[in-house]
Amino acid sequence: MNIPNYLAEHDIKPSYQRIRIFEYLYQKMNHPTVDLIYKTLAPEIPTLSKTTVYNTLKLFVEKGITSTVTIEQNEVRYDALVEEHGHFKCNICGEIKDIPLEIEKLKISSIKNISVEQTQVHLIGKCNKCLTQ
Amino acid sequence: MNIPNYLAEHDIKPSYQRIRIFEYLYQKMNHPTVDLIYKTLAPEIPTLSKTTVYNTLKLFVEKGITSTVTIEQNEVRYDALVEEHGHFKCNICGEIKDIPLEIEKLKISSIKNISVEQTQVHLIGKCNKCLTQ
DNA sequence: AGTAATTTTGTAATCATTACAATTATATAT
DNA sequence: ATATATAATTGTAATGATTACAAAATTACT
Repeated sequence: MNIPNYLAEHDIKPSYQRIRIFEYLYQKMNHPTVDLIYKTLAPEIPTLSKTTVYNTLKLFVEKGITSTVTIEQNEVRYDALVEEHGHFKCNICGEIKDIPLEIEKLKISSIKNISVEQTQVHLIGKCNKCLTQ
Repeated sequence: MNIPNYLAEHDIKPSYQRIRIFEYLYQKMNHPTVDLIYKTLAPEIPTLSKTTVYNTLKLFVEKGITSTVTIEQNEVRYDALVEEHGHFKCNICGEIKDIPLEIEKLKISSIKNISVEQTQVHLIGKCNKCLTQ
């Protein structure tokens, strides 16, 4: 994946900060909060401002190359995977994993005549690692 | 439903404020925010404090008679329906409806050996009313 | 190079929520 | 019934995430 090209294809000028922030999202795939992105990149980009992280993620979401995950209140997380999928959060280690969703299984037959534009599925529990130790 | 008894059965002393707050949740079933509960009840209970609304809802959740719904960041909503179910939010009128969930259909086969304790399903789109006008 | 447009930055403002201590109300024991 | 202990409610201040905004820096265009 050529990140500058990918940004440009989505109508986003590939500034240095934008490239680094998207690179972080895409390589780690760890559903970070704004604060984690900022704390990780700030030592490498000394001038980085948290406002830039907010601005950039907002732009990424508008342009459709990033999605948000809000499982717990008070912490919005970001995901470079934008195809529809679900999330599993381990409430011991805190890790969030992407899970495939068979959306058609979710089709709710009991509400008629609604148009569903977005589907959020969040499972919360204990992951294999935390269960076995 | 006798609310004082219901609270007492769940180990909650039925104070006046608690009764009124649960009554609001249970009768309206409108998935209110703390602010909406406060603004609605404050004129009728002049001494009511927003902290009491927060404290009370926190207690209700701990005791298992209320659940939280976090669809959008920055607004936690509360629901007197605690059996597992999903939510549909209309992004035009903002209304949130409970929807039945066939949870077993959601069983994710691709992640093995996890223990799922909670399932959140949120659909977002346009409701019938907003679609037809 | 010179000007305009865009991006980044830092600070201040906002808003939901929590912490905390004082007051009020309720329950218990005498 | 009164005193005392316990619990609930309240108001204010603190916290923390996010947004608003204007200045500075960078980039694009002529």
